[in-house]
Amino acid sequence: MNVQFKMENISDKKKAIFESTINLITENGFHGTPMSMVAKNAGVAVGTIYHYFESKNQLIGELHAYNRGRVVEIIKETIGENISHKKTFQNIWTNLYQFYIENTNVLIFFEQFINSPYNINKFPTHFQGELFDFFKGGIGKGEIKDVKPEILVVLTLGSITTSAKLHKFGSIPLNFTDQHNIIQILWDGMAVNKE
Amino acid sequence: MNVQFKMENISDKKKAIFESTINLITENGFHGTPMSMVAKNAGVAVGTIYHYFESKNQLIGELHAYNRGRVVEIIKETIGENISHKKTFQNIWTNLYQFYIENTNVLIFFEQFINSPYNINKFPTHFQGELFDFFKGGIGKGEIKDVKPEILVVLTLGSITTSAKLHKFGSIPLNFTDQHNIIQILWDGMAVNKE
Amino acid sequence: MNVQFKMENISDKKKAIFESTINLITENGFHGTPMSMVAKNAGVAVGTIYHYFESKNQLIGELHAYNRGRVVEIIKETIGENISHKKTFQNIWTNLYQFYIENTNVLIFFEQFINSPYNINKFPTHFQGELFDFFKGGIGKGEIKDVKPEILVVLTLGSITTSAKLHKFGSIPLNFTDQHNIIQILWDGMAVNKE
Amino acid sequence: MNVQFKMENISDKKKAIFESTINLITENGFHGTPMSMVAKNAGVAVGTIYHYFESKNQLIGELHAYNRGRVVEIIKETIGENISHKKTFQNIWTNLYQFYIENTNVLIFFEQFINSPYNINKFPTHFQGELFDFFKGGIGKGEIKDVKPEILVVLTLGSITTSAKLHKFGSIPLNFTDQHNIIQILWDGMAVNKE
DNA sequence: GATGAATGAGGTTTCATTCAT
DNA sequence: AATGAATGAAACCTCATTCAT
Repeated sequence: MNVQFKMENISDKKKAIFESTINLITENGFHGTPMSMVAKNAGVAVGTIYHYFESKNQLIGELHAYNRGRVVEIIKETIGENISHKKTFQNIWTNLYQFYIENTNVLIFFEQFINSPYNINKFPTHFQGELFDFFKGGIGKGEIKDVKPEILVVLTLGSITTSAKLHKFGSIPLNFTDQHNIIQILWDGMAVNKE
Repeated sequence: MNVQFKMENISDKKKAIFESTINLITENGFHGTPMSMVAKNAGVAVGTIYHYFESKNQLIGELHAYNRGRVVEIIKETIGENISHKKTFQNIWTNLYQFYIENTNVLIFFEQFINSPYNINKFPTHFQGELFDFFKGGIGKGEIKDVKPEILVVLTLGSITTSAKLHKFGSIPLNFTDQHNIIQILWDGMAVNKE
Repeated sequence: MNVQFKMENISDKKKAIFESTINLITENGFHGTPMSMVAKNAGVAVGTIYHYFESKNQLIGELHAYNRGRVVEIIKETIGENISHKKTFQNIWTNLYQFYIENTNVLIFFEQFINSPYNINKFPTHFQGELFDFFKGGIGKGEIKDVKPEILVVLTLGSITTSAKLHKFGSIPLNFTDQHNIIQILWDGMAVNKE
Repeated sequence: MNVQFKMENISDKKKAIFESTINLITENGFHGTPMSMVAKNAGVAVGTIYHYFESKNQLIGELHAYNRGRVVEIIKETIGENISHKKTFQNIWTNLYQFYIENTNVLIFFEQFINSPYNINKFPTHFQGELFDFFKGGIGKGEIKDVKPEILVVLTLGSITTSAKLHKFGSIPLNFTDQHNIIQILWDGMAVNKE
């Protein structure tokens, strides 16, 4: 597996720093989160952070890599289940959505990170590859309309992230039926109408 | 009309400051854009910015309000055309998409703004209202599936913004056919199948 | 007479600027009183102040000179009345005290001015000369104890200014009897006990 | 004892900052003393000041509290000696006067502080309480004239501070005899004439 | 005379980073 | 490994002064 690293291998201090950093950055933004605040929140001294991370840049970069890995892992595992395309699509949507409403700070962090001086690559290509291949396969088997796979990735990810933000910040949460409806609409639009 | 304010009524200096600010923030982020940089880029002295805006906070707030107004205006005008729901939906998608690929900095600015300490309201409800009513109308007339209108807003906005970012930052741009396909997929999924 | 200038000869604008300046400085201090604030409070434009005064330094300097003149005038007039030393002393105390409780901002302004970079001469010698001569005369005539006249000046001015501040800022105001008592105590101490 | 804090318990850096601040402010005023100047004079970096004090406001506030404490201490100790009222009065006058001519910068600092935006309470009530009680006691025992104790406080403090300033800034210093004369005059005026 | 937009030096404060302990 | 006092560049913002109108 090419996952960058697992939390299990990380020291408690480093874990606490990671946790503090993403929470504080999500709350206050990069600029609103000085290293001293991270240190205090993580219960360590400022200097200690610099034992584990070369710089603030690096800390944020590693935090990003770690969470990117979590999402990629979810997609991979879901796709790897080898069931029907429709069912797999449903699972991808549900699993990612579930992850993002349980970890909204990760989603917020991603969006802040993408357009920040901390990021070098501008587009969140990190989990496009897997989805891309999945949709390409579906098109190849004639189950999904013959359009650019990128389009399908866009529709899927765009709806998941926007829904998760709606769930978190909107006035009404999306219930099970709502999620089902979204998936249905997308699949109805993407799938080849067989009869 | 209740548009906040028009660029025509704004002094040249203020316009230059606005323009510089959104470009620089899109490029470097809020933190990476000191007032001195805005001033230099706009060809004015730092003090001049403070003649027009109380603080960096206020400058960014007004910039947001102004651009939010532009987007709302597009949606309103498109919806106001009073044509079939399908055609209106196509136009909304195309017009917003067109606006965002021509003004990607506005899109990036919005995403940076939403999750920043500069923002007070967390969710971008600013152009939900108009779209919401449009979809509700379509559901009422039996042309659109009977689901929560929020879902349709999410699908629409999520696909537009993600597509615009793909177009800007992705390896391949979306052509006319691709746009058409996305719209088709969404409408196929959302519309009530009449026959 | 060597009074610097009279208010009568001053234009309305200049008068308004003077009035605003002393009030605002008394309230907010020199640093807390920008020229823009003076302008606004006086109902004139910033540039207008610079028609009447070369700089903030000069404005404050003239303000000081003007008010110093007012106090000197009071002392001179009181001393010029040519009555008994005791009565003159009483009048000096009462008149100055009266002036300072009616114009506490002048007193506050003096104290702020004395120890400020705006002041060149450190000690408030401006009204020492007249009082000095008065006490010297009293000593010469054997009515006042033979001590350094400076001492008597100190006792007089120190009690007046401290009383005026007590009256303004203290919890209880000094009534007529209190004033009388202070004057009595001072004169009892200073006067030669004749019998 | 309820003394606020002692210099002994303060770090060397903080001490140096305190010392620099009072000297520079006395010389140049609040506005004429930027933090960079304090830092340079104290031999520390600007940031270091902010390690010890939250802001310039707080630095000045603490400086005031510390020096107020010194003066209160002198008065308390002098009054606590439990000797005759006359002798105590003489000691108070002499000790405070001595303190102020040895620490004129403290006196100047007080006067600048009192009428500054840094001060919240306008009147220097800080050492009124102790003196007030002392005089009240004297009146109760029939040794001092029955007038408002505030009056006696005013006469005492007014003469001490004005004398100290005369000594520092006047053309001629006040010698031992002069001090004695002032005390004599005040006591003659205040004391009940017993025979 | 009068205005107030424009300037930019300089003020207060923050914060990533270092290093002696 | 861990600490946190110390640093100083750089951020935001103010304000005395100028000058075209």
